[in-house]
Amino acid sequence: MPETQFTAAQLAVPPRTSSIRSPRPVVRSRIVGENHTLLYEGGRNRSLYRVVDGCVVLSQLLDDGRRQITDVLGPGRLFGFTVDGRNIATAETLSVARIEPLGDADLNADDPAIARELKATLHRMQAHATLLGRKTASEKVASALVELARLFNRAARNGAPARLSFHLHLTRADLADWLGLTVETVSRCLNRFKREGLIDFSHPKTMRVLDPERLDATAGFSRQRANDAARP
Amino acid sequence: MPETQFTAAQLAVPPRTSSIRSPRPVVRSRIVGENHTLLYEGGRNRSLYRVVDGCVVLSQLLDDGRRQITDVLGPGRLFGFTVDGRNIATAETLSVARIEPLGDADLNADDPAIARELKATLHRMQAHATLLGRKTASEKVASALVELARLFNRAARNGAPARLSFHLHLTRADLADWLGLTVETVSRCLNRFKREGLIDFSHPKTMRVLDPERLDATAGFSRQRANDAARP
DNA sequence: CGTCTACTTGACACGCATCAAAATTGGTGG
DNA sequence: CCACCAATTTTGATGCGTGTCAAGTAGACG
Repeated sequence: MPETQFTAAQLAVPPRTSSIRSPRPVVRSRIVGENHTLLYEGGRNRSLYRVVDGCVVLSQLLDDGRRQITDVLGPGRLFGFTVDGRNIATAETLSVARIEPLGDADLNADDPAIARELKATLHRMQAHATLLGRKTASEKVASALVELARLFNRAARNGAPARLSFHLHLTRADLADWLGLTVETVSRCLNRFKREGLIDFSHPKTMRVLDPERLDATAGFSRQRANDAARP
Repeated sequence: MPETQFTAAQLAVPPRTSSIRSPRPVVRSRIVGENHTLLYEGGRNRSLYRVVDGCVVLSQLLDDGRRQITDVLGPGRLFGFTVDGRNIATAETLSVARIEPLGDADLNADDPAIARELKATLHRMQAHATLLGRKTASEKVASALVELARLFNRAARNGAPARLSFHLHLTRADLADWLGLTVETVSRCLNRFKREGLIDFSHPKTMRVLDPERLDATAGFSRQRANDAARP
């Protein structure tokens, strides 16, 4: 996995003093890296971040290189939570991303906004566990598309009802590592969906949902939604 | 103290047959149910609980009955977190369990202990996502045994280094739903481990670890541990 | 225009699911 | 204590979905 390493200077953690609640003196949001910039590894980092723009993924590795992407974060989401002062996972950006440091992760423990974010994350993780453990390859890929369309749908700004076109920040390999599949299976599913008229893409990263209802159905979302709270 | 709102209607929908107790005007800690007592369903409940004794599992259902157990909770763990006032998952006890209501889930949002618990839960969920997405059946079952041995190891009380014998609160079906496998595969793995001298059991629920190191190795824990923080 | 990486597509293999049935365990009542 | 029935667990035979291996195509970038 080709990932540009952060230099020591780049990895330097932001000032410990800043807190989420107190207004920060300077705008610290910054543009990070090109594709696949490693932000920190498990256990190495102590700051909380917010994704301002772009896409960040959290992952874990097994001995032999097997990788699991445990979460995909779009604009607004927080990451960098620690347990016993150590980071839970490895974080890296996909494509160009802007992230905003929020200060020491441990100091914010009692912020209600943090608790809310944690619970929302937990919620997503549970839905994803169900996907990983109990869904077929087609359902997994369809679910991922629905999820990513919601995260990265452009045209959410202007009044127009948003043609469901979005930038797939993830590569096929990333998708595979997120969904517990292989690159080939992901590719086959996407192309089958394309043949069947569910989605379309000319460029492999520019997705467009043609038939949202059938895609939702393929994802097997109906009951899970009732089971869940409203998906945020 | 919020009284737990069990109605016959709510309790009448368990995913599997279970004898259900009528609710008692709750005080503090109490003994709940026999096997498989449904505590609440997704979206129905608003209280936080702590597991005092026994075992509680959280799960989600798909349309067609496929079930995923998203977390297995032993003594000390909290559950009942809400997102937008709705519960994240369905909770049920396995075997006899004592749980302790802690009050309205929303009111505790800024308690640092709650944040810590949430982060620990998140941590476990991420490790489990890696298991679900990237481990083989043998690795999954071995991991489960290691995890459950840690949770339910008896003899933790007396000074003795504890023969690794513990009560498997989960049925084979529960294990399967936790690990994303089928009953048959779980059973085959357990019996293979038994033949190979990794574990032993005469009664299907009474497990004993004979060779902790090899079991750990089979679970594929080495690197993941480096990746993780110390496992709590 | 050549090279590199990501993606696609095909042929094949294998791990785990599925189906079926026997063995064991648990619970209940005599 | 034993007889009986339901549920759980085990075991075997077979098949399918997805992984693996391999080759080919398309963009990106010099």
